Amino acid sequence: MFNKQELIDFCETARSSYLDHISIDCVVFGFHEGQLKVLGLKIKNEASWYLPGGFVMKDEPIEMAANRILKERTGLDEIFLQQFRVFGDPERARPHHDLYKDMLPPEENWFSMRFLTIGFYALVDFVHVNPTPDGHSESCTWYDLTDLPDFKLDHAQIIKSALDTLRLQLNYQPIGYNLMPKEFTMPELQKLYETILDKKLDRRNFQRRMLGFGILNRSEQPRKGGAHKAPYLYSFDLEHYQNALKEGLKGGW
Amino acid sequence: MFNKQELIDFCETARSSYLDHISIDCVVFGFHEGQLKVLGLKIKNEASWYLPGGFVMKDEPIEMAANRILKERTGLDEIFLQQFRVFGDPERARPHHDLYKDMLPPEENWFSMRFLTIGFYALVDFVHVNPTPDGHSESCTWYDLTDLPDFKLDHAQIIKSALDTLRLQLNYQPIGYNLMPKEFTMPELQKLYETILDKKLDRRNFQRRMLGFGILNRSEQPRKGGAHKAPYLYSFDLEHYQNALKEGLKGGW
DNA sequence: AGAGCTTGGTGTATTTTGAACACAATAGTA
DNA sequence: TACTATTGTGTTCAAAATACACCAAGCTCT
Repeated sequence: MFNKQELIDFCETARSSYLDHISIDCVVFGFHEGQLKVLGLKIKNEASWYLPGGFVMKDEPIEMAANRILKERTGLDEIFLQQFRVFGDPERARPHHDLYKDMLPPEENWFSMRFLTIGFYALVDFVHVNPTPDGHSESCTWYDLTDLPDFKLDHAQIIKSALDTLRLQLNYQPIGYNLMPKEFTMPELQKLYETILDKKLDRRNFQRRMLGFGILNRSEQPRKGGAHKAPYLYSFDLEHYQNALKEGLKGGW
Repeated sequence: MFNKQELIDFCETARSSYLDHISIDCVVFGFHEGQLKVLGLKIKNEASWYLPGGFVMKDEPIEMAANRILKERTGLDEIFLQQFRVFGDPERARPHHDLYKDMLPPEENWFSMRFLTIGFYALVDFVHVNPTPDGHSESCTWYDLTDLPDFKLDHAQIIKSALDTLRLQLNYQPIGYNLMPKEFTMPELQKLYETILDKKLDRRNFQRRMLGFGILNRSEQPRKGGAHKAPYLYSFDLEHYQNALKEGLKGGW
């Protein structure tokens, strides 16, 4: 939460740089240790969490704005990023407005206006992310999708909507490339699908189907060192992967 | 196109009623005589076409705004309406800005600001629509998707994007209810699917599959009067239809 | 009236796809 | 060297999609 002077300063910057009424919120999905995770910002001295978000500069394409915002929070550039919905309830930021209404009169407070937020979701490789809090957050960290903290405003709803979109996406597009490390085993990839869909898949059928898409390359060398049988390592065939993104896959899960 | 006084008046209304920077454009799909159609507005004395669109009132949910806009153009209320994407290129309305830049200085002209437009698409029953032009349009009429006039700005792109979304939708949701009249024959419904997907489907397999979804009721009486064999009439079982909308269908085309 | 055309409804093989399961291979461990 | 956990591959069976064949009904034309 801002103090009064911070609020005044920010409002001035905002008014000159950003489009009124429009914000962006990003649901950043990562995958680690068999769990689907979401990036969340914890506000200083509060039990309040928010999605990484920001505003659109007056002369900036919205995709570029989302990319800029995410780069600041994750260190990543050129990540998989897709808008999925606008959240436009007039009352959606009401708690936020009330918070500041005694500090600055509405006509001076840029935040007191109504905001529509454009929801983006991002798929990123967990280990490459460097979560970086912004000025009024005490932390930027990963949260298990199954164990989310208290996200404020409509941010919990935004996360749910993003997850629904991701599950649909799975039915007609390949998605692993953005969430998996360069090399991975088939069971690891399967775990990703199972986590997103929240159901068990048959090991053997998954393998056959996945290979059937023709978007995987198998390495010569299996992974060594672990207990039990050494699994093969796979990586995505980027050319075929891109093609599958455009053309779409068949059928669903 | 506005003249100067109209522009001044409109700007005044707009400033007091609407959210800055945000517009809504609607792709209204209808189906008639085996053709998929889109509603377009033709500007007076110009070879320019636009999608029906409008702005969001300061305290109005965006879905309600889209509904209001469509009601004015079609006479229909409570129609199937869904947002599918935000178009946010900073340059998207450039031609529109240039048009008015000599008439009113930018700081007085509400239209000279940057607008993001939220794309909605609607599915409506062709025969129930009463296309109504707005003040600066000379007509509001249906255009064949295969033979579109010269839509300005990025409206052609918006139409294409809506169509892509509709095609995807077809894979996991029933859609006929909103586009067909109350009663229809199976071949008529098939024609709708063929038109949207732009490919031929097998008559018999289509019938079996459609019936398999369990969302159709067959009437006792076949349609009389036409040449050749009298086909059965079907209507949608609204309860099961709504359920299929929520649960989703299996597989794709 | 009835042959012939067109359109609509139903049935039935064939192929493809998906789900379930058995078994072999490999690497570590006791 | 058995034993276990894990991965890779094959095989079977059922369901679904596909492709066709056939029948029924209504109109037209002679």
